Amino acid sequence: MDVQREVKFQRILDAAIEAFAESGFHQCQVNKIARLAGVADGTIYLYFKSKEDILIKVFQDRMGKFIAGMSRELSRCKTTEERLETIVRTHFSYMEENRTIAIVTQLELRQSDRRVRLPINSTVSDYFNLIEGVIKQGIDCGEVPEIDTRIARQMIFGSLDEATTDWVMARSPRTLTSGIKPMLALFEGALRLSEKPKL
Amino acid sequence: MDVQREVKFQRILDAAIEAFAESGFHQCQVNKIARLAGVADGTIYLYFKSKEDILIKVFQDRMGKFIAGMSRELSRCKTTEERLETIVRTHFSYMEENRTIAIVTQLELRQSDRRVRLPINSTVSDYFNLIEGVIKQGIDCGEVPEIDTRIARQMIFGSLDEATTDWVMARSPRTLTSGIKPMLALFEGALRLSEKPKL
Amino acid sequence: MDVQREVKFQRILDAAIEAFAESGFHQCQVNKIARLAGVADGTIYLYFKSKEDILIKVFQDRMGKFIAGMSRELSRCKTTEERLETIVRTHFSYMEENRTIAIVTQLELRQSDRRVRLPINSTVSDYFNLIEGVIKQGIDCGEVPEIDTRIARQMIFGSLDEATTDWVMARSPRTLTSGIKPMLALFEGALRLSEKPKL
Amino acid sequence: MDVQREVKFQRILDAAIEAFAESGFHQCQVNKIARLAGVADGTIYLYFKSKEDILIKVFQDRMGKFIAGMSRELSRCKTTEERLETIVRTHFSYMEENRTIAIVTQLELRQSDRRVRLPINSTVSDYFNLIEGVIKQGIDCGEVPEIDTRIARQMIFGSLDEATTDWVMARSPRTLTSGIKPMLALFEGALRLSEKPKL
DNA sequence: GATGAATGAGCATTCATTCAT
DNA sequence: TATGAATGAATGCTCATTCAT
Repeated sequence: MDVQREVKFQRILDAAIEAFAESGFHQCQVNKIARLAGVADGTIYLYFKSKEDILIKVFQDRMGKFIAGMSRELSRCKTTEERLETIVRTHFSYMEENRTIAIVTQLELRQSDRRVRLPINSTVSDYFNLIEGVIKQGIDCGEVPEIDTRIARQMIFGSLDEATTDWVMARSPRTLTSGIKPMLALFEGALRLSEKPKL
Repeated sequence: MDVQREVKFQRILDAAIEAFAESGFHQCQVNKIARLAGVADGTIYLYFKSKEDILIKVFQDRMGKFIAGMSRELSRCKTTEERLETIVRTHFSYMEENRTIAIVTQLELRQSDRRVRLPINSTVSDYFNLIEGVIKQGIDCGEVPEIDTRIARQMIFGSLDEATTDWVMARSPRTLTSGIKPMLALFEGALRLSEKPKL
Repeated sequence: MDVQREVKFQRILDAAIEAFAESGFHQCQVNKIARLAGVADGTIYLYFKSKEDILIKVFQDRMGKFIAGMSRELSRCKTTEERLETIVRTHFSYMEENRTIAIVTQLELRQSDRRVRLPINSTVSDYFNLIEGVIKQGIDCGEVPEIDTRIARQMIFGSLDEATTDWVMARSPRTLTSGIKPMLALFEGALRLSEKPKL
Repeated sequence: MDVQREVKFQRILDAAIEAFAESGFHQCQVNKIARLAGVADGTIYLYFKSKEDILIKVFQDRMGKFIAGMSRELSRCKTTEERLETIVRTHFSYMEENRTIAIVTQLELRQSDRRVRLPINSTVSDYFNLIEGVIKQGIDCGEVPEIDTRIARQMIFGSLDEATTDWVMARSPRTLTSGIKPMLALFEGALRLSEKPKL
């Protein structure tokens, strides 16, 4: 039954996130993931090609859902301001609510190994496109001046990513979500959203 | 003689940067670094505690010099605008001129291993302090409104970092330095530098 | 129904011969045999105790039939010369006509594993007895001088076996059957068949 | 020092022969060979590419020496009869005196794996050439009739090989060397050595 | 009987590090 | 100091076999 398969797949994914977050990708043994998932070592390989493949699928599955969710929320927004707020809020909230995923995303996934990096990039690109889409839309509406969307996206994603990494690494007392408003203010300034629209 | 020692230390560092950039930190064998540096395997361990220690020292040495250089340049600046421009220009120029170091910095150093991350953080902190210092100075002078310096720093560093990673990974036809001006414009907007100073 | 069982048993045996000949015993996975035989992995174990057991049964079944056939032919022969000719011809012809079986027999079966070697030996012994019987008969009839039948058998079997292995490994352009007459001539000389019987 | 290296190489070879003879190639763990040789596991790999490579080198080294020795002895012989006697005697004596090598040669080396078979074949070919050379010489001298040297070689080698395997497997009470004379008699008959030379 | 998903034992090999020279 | 041969810990993955259905 396909539902059974999906359930077990998710169980292994959950176990892997927990294991990676705790021990780090390289330190973590496949055997540990299996134990956490309550399956035999060999069973892992009925669902994943390799240990690297688990990491890749963790990202594709969780980030895929995250991006889909954000995309849905964005479609309900009217203005660029609302859209930016959605991006920052969704990003920070998701990470804060899913600390283990955040750890994997911000630390474990920054693997130099090409076999991991390449498959992950295509998922990351989806997020990039989402952000760049919001900027383009802003430019088209006249809410945002004609700027380089790629560089604007690098600023937005880079800022969110750096703030998240900071939070993950610092176990900062400050919450991540407390940064939503100030970060948003910076973005609005950068994109000149607060300035009077040109008549 | 201490000069002799420093020369060999730097030779190993150079070899390591080349080796890490080419093969990746995990793939690269200590033996390869030794060969490139023209020393025996064992000699490495007269200069470094471990393979991880090489990575750490690579960062501390090169980033240390980079930060010192930037610090010197910043001390010559008069305005926040000049200082921001110095940060962006120095960051992008340095990375563009030192691609192998950029590869190590942006990809190989993003190791999850705590033994690597922690010692590196203190060097990174120096950079963070530099950036936050510029922001604080701007606030003190009234050039920049009262904002959260930590979040502003996350935005500035995150943006520069992300742009650099993009450039390293994409082997983008666009040069990194071509992004200096547009990125600076975003920062000035974010920090409301272009707005009239409140009287 | 027992016929059904026998049919499936033979189907697995055929699949195994093909699989072993193609991939080699150790390389070949049970799962491949199952696929070739059109049954599930588990079904194999309703017919065979283990992978080794398949190899053993392949040999016992095919060699058993081969030996039975040769035995039948030998019973029709009148002279030692005819009997020797029957042995050489039957051996070479059978192998040439059943190349995959020859591959399994000459290469895959030469496994060092005791669990395989011992059960196979009893089947091989039947062949040895057949050959030694022919020699004894020759001695009894006075066609062959009083020689050590064991050593004579070693010579005859060893020669046929080596020629077959040569042919299997070399994919020699020369056919195996082209060696019947010259090999027979050697055997007749060795057993002094061509010499005048002692009065 | 190169002598040191050769000594350790031979020590590992000796350990491997003992280990293979005792447990069989597949059963035997590299770790066991290392223990017997008194070196660390990793040291094995400074001398051999892989476990298979050990097996190959065992054969090439020991058989190489065996063939060289036989070649030397053969060069001292005057007649084909002497040469045949040398082959049979040397083959049987060597195997009887080196039972563990015989076990490895007759049982463990009959690996179906191509990676093992191919490199071994070239050494075996040397032996084949030696035997075929003796036959050719016999034909040239008129001592042996014009026969197919390849098939004659198959008979000689096959017979010796089979007798050796029999002895190795049977732990026969009969010694291998007791077969020298009867086997030689068969060869002489096969090659018509005992018959009057054609005038 | 037949299935095939699940099991889990088993091991060659690498490579950072050491230390006798 | 420098060397580089030797060390030995450490583990992902395969695949023959089982057993619930």
